[in-house]
Amino acid sequence: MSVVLNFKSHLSELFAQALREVAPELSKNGSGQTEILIERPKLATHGDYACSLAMQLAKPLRKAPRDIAQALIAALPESDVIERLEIAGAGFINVFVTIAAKQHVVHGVLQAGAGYGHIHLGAGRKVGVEFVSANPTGPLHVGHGRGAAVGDCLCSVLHAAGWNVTREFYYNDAGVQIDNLTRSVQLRCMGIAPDHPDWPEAGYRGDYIADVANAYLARETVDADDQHVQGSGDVNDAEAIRHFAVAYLRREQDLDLRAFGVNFDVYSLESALYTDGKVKETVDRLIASGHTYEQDDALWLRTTAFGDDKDRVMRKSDGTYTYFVPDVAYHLDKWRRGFTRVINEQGADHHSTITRVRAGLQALDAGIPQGWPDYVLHQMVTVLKNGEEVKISKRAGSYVTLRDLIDEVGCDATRYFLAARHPDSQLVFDIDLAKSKSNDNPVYYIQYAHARISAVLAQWGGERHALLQADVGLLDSEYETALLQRLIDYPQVIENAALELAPHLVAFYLKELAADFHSYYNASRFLVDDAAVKLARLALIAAAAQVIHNGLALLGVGAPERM
RNA sequence: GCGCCCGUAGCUCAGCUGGAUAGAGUACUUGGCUACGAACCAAGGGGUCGGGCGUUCGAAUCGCUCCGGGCGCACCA
Repeated sequence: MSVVLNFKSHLSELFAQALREVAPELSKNGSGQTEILIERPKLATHGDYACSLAMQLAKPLRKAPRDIAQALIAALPESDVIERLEIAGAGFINVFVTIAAKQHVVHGVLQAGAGYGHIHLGAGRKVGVEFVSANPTGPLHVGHGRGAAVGDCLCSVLHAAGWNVTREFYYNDAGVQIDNLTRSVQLRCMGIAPDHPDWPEAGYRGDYIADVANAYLARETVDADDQHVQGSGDVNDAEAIRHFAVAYLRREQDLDLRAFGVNFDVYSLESALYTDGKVKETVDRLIASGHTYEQDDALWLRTTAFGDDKDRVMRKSDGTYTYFVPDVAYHLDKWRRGFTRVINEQGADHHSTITRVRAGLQALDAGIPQGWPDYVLHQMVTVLKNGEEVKISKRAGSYVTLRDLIDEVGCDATRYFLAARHPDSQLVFDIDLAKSKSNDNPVYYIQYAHARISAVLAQWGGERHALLQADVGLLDSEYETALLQRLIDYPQVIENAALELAPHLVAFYLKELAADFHSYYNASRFLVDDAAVKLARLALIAAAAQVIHNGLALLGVGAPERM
């Protein structure tokens, strides 16, 4: 017999069959589009799963929900999984799953190992995820950290859900901001500091600018990507300064990201879009499309024809392009690289680019679907230090860098903290709390569960292979059934997180899994005299440890054996 | 003024495509280490889900509106 572990889809199929019998005209095979929703009730007394189909059918069938429920149950095919069925409340059908069916999950997890939780939702399709994409004009700050944590975790979740994921970073290494950077470094080289009356309004004021200037003057060599850039020390050579400063800051960002455990598959440079003609090609295509016009010595794109609230300048009156043009060229390039799905993870302060980029892509008339690409926007991070909000301003040089957080709070806790919230909600990062009372951080609670299990298994000292022989039929206490059900839920969590592009769901799931384990731990002994009971319990907690390990891996957080 | 996001326990936050009595953590009160790690567990109090109207058998969830907060509204990125 085949082992069913995905109870939700199994039950969904059973009810679909029942529906075809009870009300064929409303089933999916008929003209109807009735969705079969199987949910997990909050209360254990309401069963393991519940179906509200009868209530949905009440109106179209003009019958009482409870009567429909009765008919559905009568028409439901037999299944080993179902212990019993109940009609409750207004017409819920509550399903109680047999303990035997749940117990299978232990061997399922142990056999699948790191593969438990991998599903086929993505069916191997390509998805390109762009995240962080910070300008090389300064160190990465907390906001970038959130983007890095959310983006990287999202990629891991999508990978687990069966997508072929490419992580991508886009460098805006051209344009006005880089000019400002260059000028700022040059002034520093000449001994002019931000408090000087000649310091430009748009100049960068952070101390790191002085570091860059000193390195340039000292003719240091910077290794960034595949190139080695040496500072010439020539204060008047703006081009050399620009080249050096960008390389210097890119290296700093790369080091920070590496320390944060985030790695990219592809780095794209804005400057390359100019040098290899992709910007020009995009402009030409847009002009040819007939959606552009000249006004006030500038070239405009009629983005209002594609939902934007005002038209956008493409080529400024000074002859240079706005950032928007290479952005469109860049996305056209992504499309051509075969990414029928692209997700851009960015800070919400850039949300206005969404309509613009999509409009530009539509204007190209390149067969790109409306609404492409997808976006995940994370809201702003507020940093609290000494109970006061730290204002972050790159130009003023007021900073909470990602590096600071990693050094002071630790990589695991920082990643967890930044990824464990819905991207849509604003995040308050209390540095003092995270630093001084780091034990309060839920990441330790989860890691502790893993370490505890490791300690018990080490004390047992047996071969991991032996656990596969465990008689899981002995697992039937309330703590054990709760843990079994939690392990069964894991693939569903991956699916939801992937569908909703909401990696924080994994973090919350892990907290609940850890809680189930800790309760079990305090209520039961594992290393008991009865060999069969001992093996069964160890198999269960080993499975729990495996799922904690798998889930933490998605978050980029370690699962230590000791702490 | 226009657009996007948010408003849930004192605080930090969950709540899956609308479902049954709204949940965690923290803080507070109490109890549990001569048992595999107490970075843990158990119990208790704490709520007009910002307000109102609407759709629905059923709304924290969907729609409208008002209030409050954040972020955008450049020939910057």
